[in-house]
Amino acid sequence: MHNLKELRKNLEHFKKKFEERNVDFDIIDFKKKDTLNRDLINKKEKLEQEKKYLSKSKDKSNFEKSKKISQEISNLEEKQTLCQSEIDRIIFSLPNLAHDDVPVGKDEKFNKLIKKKGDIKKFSFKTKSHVELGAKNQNIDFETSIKLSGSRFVVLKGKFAMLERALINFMLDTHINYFKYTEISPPLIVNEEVMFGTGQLPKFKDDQFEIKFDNSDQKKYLIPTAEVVLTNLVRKTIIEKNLLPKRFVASTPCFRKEAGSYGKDTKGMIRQHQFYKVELVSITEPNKCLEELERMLGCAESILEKLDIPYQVVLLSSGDMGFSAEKTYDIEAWIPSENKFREISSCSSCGSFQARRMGAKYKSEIGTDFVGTLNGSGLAVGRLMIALLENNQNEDGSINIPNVLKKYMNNLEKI
RNA sequence: GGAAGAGUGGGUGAGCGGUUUAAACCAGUUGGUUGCUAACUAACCGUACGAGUAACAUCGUACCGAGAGUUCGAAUCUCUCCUCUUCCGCCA
Repeated sequence: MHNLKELRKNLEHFKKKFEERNVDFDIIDFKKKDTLNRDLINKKEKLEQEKKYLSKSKDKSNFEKSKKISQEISNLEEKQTLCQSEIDRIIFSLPNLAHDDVPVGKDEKFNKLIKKKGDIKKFSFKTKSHVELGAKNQNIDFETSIKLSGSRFVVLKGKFAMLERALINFMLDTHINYFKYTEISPPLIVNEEVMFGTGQLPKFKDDQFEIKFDNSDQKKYLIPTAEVVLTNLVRKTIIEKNLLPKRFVASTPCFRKEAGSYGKDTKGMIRQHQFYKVELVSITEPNKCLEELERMLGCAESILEKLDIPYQVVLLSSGDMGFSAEKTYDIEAWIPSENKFREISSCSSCGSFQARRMGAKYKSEIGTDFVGTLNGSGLAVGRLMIALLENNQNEDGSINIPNVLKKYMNNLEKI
């Protein structure tokens, strides 16, 4: 969310920046509503002032007049509330502004390749996809998951289930012990305000799973990513500057409707309604966001390096970034069966965009101001598993377990 | 799920229809005095929105868990909801 005063002052600039993100911002309409709104507020406040004065006088002859004013106030209030909600509807759905070093462009074609790491292995045999590799002994069992839950779910069995758990524990341990993130075990169901805070609501309602609670019209949602809970840990707080940065890590299931992706990645575990993800979140001073973003990217990269999986890092263009981000790096891992790199992590700086929505501030000598927030996958477990299975396969369909994972896999050499 | 009680500024906590402009205390900030690991003292000390300013300053309005209602007037009365505490029940 943007500072309304800033927006008001630099309408043209904002409009241009929104265009970079494929969002049309109607200046004339906004100006009209904003002017009307302020006019209504002014009128209302004048009447309130008068009413206050009359009621203090305790003069009976004024009671009738005071009543009339009350009536007028509630009329104005109704109009103003309506006007306000129209303005809110607009500004709640405006995305963050792309940072200056973000390439401008309407879609992923304008993303910028930053680096490539690791050697893509040349196999002497015909490689299998993770679906084929998992079909053996039904280790990756889509038949059963369809019976249980429908499409875009999966049942993992035996050593494959263990491998998922091993990857989670390996990543958590790395981020906790080596990069000094604080481990969090958060709720997976959150309320509406929390979803608003990180920007999932109101604009992306259709992507979320809403939970129905009995005897309550209060809405709850399954988290689409731990970013939502971890970032909102500082919601409505004022943090002492010397306690920043705060760094949180959690492994949670993530739930997504994947609306609008019908027919996309229908085979295998690439795109699921439910998947595990290890998520990193940093709360910093706003002017240290970009510095922290580089650090976070490094933390996420280190996982792939330790597992020896080839990957590339891409700087997203203005049109390809998520709603709350000002700058985003995607890490893409090599997937042999598709003969291409696939997104396995997304690390974003959100500046103070989310903090403003959450009411998260910090206190320094100068005063209080909104914090900066960052989030990044470190990494998406399902996709990491795909990458690991496919990159480490042998001709007989077995999978070599990388050294760093062995202690999490009962010291197995392969599965 | 049942019963009872409670939600007031960063914290403690008064007020229970109109000089409350939300007391007082603690914490915090800034200055002063004495002094030496502190004490005393004065002022300041919330958030949002609006007006105002180059930016401060300043001014206005609202905010006592949330929302609605009663009233000329609501922190105070009524209703609904939320949260917390205690007890009982159920449960991993």
